[in-house]
Amino acid sequence: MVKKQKDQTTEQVILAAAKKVFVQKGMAGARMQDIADEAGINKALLHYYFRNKEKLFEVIFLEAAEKLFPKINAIFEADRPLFEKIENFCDEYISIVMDNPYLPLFVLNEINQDPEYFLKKVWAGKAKPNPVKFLEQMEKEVKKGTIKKINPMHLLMNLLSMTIFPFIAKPMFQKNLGMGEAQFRIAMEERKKEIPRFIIDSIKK
Amino acid sequence: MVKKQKDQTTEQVILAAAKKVFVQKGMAGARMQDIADEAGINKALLHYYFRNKEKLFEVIFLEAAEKLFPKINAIFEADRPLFEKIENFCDEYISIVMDNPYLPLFVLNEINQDPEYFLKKVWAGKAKPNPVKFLEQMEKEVKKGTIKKINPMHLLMNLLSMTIFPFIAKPMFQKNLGMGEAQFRIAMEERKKEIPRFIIDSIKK
DNA sequence: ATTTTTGTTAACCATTTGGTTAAATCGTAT
DNA sequence: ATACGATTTAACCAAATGGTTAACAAAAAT
Repeated sequence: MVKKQKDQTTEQVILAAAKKVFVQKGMAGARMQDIADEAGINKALLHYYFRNKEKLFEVIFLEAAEKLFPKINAIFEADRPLFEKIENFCDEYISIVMDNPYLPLFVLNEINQDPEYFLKKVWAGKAKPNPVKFLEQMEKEVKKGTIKKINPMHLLMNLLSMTIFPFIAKPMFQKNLGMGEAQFRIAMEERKKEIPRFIIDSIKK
Repeated sequence: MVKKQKDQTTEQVILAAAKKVFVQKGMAGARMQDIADEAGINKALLHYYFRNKEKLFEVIFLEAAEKLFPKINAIFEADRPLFEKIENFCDEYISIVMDNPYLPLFVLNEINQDPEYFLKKVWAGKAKPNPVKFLEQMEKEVKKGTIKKINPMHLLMNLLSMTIFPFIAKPMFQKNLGMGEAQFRIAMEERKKEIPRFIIDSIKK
């Protein structure tokens, strides 16, 4: 049960409980009763603060999405040398996700189950990622001759894959490689440097 | 609705329908009625063939897992040069997953929601992946001086990430990069060669 | 042909689940 | 104190959902 800290408002307690339950069980698997129990409150109180399950879910989901996507967008927008961008991205993104290791799977799973909802709710007015700048920067570097010829789309996929996937497959990696929580954290910490090195080694001439 | 082809047994029709519904909605979100409708049969008939939802799910889930994991295991076991292993893995694995693009997310998601179930059911008697051989092979190559010094665990994570993640983030990539179904297939087809090249460029001396 | 087994269905049942209501409690301004 | 709005709860409700039953149809065995 989520302990109600002093100065924590009931709404915050509910949100914390809802996040925990939704992220673990997903929209469909989550029970309003579970969330109420987790928050240590009556089920009716949930509906007092958030009209219904859908509304509550939306708050949690959007918060999660807002935590994950803007940072990805930033690697397109930033006005920095390519290699530096890559290094910054890995460092910052892994830091973010390490504090919320289950968010990526949660978000991607819900997107998968209803892509339209996501498209409408998350990328409605917000800045839909625009890869053009990143693409151009790649082209420029290729022409300058600083990096090998590579399809920017694949490079982007590689970068995102190596950064995010280990968190999505976390339980699998842990079970299979016999990693505990601490070892996993260490490994992810290492990847902040490992991934950029791996990428740069691959594309630099 | 799943059309009942001539010579398709009812059980197969049910399994096809169940797979479709389970993979799209997950265990919790799937409704027995949906599966029945999809299969074009009565709901009671589901329980005639498969005692209950859990049993039916187990069949689908295990089938999915069996399709995804043995191939991963093979890259550890195979007795081939490292670079060749990597090339083979990407080629074969992407081929498998292209025929079932939604399986990885489905399986990883369910594992995440109940890792113990997975551990017990899938890796019960079956060959639990054993990374030792792969690790040794890496060490050998490093000592031979054919590749750079790299932590095998990270290399493994990189390989699996780049191969699998694009399918997990498929809707996201499609929406964001404006890819249709065909373009996505083309991109994945490219990755069969792109990923090995990317990796080998990175680690070869 | 008829009995028996297998496959299939409509109707039904019990439980779960999201959501509502009306009463009670708490905090606070008067 | 007391009135009043905000907060919280117990009890309740209707719909959805997994599962069962008993009857019926089709196929196979006798």
